[in-house]
Amino acid sequence: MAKTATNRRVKRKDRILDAAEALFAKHGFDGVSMRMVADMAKVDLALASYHFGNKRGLFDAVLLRRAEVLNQTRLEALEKCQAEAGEGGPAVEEIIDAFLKPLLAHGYQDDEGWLHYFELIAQINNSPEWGGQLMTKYFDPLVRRFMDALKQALPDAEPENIYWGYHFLSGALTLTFAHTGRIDQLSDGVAKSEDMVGAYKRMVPFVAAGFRQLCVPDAKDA
Amino acid sequence: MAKTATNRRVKRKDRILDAAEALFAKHGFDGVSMRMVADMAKVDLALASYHFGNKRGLFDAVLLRRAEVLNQTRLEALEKCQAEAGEGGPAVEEIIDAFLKPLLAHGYQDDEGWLHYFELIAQINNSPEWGGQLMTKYFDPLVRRFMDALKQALPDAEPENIYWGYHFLSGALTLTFAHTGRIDQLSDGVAKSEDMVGAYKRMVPFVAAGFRQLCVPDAKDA
DNA sequence: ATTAAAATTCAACATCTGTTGAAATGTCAA
DNA sequence: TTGACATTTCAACAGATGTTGAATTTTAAT
Repeated sequence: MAKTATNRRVKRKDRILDAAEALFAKHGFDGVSMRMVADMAKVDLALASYHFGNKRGLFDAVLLRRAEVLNQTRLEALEKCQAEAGEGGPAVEEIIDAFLKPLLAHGYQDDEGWLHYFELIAQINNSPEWGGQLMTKYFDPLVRRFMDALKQALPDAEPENIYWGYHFLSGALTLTFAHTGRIDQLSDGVAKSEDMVGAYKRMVPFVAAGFRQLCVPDAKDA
Repeated sequence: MAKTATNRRVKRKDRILDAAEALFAKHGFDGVSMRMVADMAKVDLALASYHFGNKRGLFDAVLLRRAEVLNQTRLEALEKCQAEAGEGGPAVEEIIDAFLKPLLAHGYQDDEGWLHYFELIAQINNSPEWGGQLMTKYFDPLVRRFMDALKQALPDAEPENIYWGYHFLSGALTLTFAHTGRIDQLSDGVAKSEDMVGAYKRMVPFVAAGFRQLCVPDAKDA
């Protein structure tokens, strides 16, 4: 019965993580109190501090839990498209696709937790307080591999252009997953922020065309 | 001496706005206390509540102050490039440029307040809590004019593609102004987040090429 | 100088904050 | 059952929170 016991133990810990994930996503780190988390998780107030040390420890645990999964899935997608490509490596579109597709698989419709997680990442990515440090910590090792692939696919581009291109991609991507509902209002319902498939299908050609344009010599000096 | 008196009165009110702007930009609404604002503005705690009603009123006042200026400058830039263009209206690049250039004029180097303001907008734009409501309230009337211009410049594009294109632009733009320092770390200093001119010069062709690609029939169904 | 209004200060409030020891309960092997 | 260890609960703490009513000062016109 060790298994059941372990399960029950982990259940509470994960309920805390799920609640914290949802609340941090909506209100940010400072907009959430330990009592809010405990209430939503239906758990005693002191339990979160016991399991994660303190509020910041809980925050980091929320971030780390899915970052490991996402990085692994993205790495597999990149290696797969590199294996399928010929000697010169995959094209820009294929690299972008390998970067974006895993998000779709995780976040689409069925898994509320992943949607909350992406909302949280969107906020962190755009926070002067957390953005630089945390995004670097959790995602840069993987992102650097994508940068290398892009440099190979665009050998004429200056590296600085590649970095800015990724920066634009990162901003477009995280805002899309922030689910603020703004595009719904701006477009009077023509475009829907829940339509992740539609966003994905447009983001790949949009970003790939942008990257290619950045390789045109002196495009930025026009 | 009415002028000096008025000046001194407004001085304190504006010191509060400046302090709140800087603090909200770094820590978000919930990460800032009225006492932090009062201390930074070197003003009594109760004064901010007196002038702005409550914390939320202060927040709104910070947002409104520069939104009015920015919307006006952007509108002038759009109308100018429309006046200079021929019968068919300005090209995509010119419209994007009219949207981005005012940010450069305001935020570049000299004015700390504008830089704080853009950091704040970046956070709000990506917040599920505030993003949809506040961005719509303060910027959509103007943005709709840019959407109309883009529809005219890209008559073959489905409107939904235009809206998604703007969404990607908005994400890329706000992350660039968030100044998280991440691009510095990712690129090992090759790209610098303070280099707003460099970001601007690359964002225009990047985004314009993306918009054009979204007009290619079935580009999104590739 | 008088006066009324605006601006500013002061002190206090009820409530919420994160954290932590001590006690209680549950788990599981010996 | 015993004993150890992990988990959970309970109660309380010291400090921070937004807001407000009353008192004080400043302003600007009479």
